Amino acid sequence: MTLPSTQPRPCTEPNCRGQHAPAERVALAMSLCSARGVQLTGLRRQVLELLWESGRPTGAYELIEALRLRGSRPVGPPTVYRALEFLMSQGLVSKIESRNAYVPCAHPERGHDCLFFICSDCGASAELEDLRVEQLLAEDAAVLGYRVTRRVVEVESTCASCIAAGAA
Amino acid sequence: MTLPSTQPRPCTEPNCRGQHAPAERVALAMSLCSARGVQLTGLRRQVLELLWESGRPTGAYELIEALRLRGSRPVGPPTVYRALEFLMSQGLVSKIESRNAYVPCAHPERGHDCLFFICSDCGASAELEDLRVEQLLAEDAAVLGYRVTRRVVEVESTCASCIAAGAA
DNA sequence: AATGCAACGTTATAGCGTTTCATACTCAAA
DNA sequence: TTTGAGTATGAAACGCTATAACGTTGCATT
Repeated sequence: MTLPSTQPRPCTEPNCRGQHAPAERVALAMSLCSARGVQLTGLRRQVLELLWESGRPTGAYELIEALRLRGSRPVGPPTVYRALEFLMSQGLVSKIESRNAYVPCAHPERGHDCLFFICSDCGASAELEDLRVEQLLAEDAAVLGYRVTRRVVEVESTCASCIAAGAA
Repeated sequence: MTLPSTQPRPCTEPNCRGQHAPAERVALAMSLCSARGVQLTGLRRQVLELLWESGRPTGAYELIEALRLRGSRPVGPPTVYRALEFLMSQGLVSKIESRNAYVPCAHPERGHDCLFFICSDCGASAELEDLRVEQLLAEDAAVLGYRVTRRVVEVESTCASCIAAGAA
């Protein structure tokens, strides 16, 4: 069995953040939703913005608080969960299962469940696409007779800067 | 970069269950704990037994209920969570993050975080060891400058018998 | 106006996990 | 054998995460 030769490709390059500010990410999401005939409403847009601005996996109740602080009138848990559900259905957001938290997704036009690397120290997360891993998991599933519907790959790690800080 | 040639190896072969009944699994765990100088107490042993008997990822509160039914005097959440924490620290149990549930681990003597395949229909789970996946994740982490501390790989799937049942 | 539909609001509650503090057991040293 | 340290368990209350159930708003269509 040969592996796909594709190399892993970061969905969010560390240096990519400045070039694609939250506002730009949201603009992309809006055009994408418009093209798909679904509505990125005010609330949904705000939630997505907050996630891009946060820079780390963020919980639903943190989002509720952030919305309140931002001045929009207070919303209950179901409201935020519905917004998150919509955003996930459009590939704009992923849930980090090991943290009960949510991250914005850099490339909603691709259908993948990406790999996530999460720093145990500072909470920063990086999103990566690796077709080789997807391929292997599909193979393993096939051996077991299973058909894959969704992948959860979350690698708890220590990020470079926290390693450096710890070694100091 | 070359991959390890090792093929994936199931930790719990489907047909392996009869040969290694829960009691046998627990006996193995006891000798392992004894060798490590840690105590597999009555409560911890019962929790492990229940997980082996369950055959699918089982929640903490289900375990509390199962313990009650089994006749041992009722325990509170912290008690069960402490037992689970101990069992996880010894590699005897893993948490399925995407389900907030726990499964017994077939090969506690190996240090791995295994891969889990979970059937969305019937809830059955299979545990697999695949060094190739571990290798790729380590590589990807290295590219990002991250150091891996724990892997969460949970593949939501449909199992063979549920595929067959659905096709009928 | 009447209808239908998608999104959102509100209350309550289910489910998962932790904090806190008290109690009991185990085992070794005095 | 007692004392004391370390480890394991018990019990009440609480906090966080998520959903159920039901109602409302707003807008488009007829």
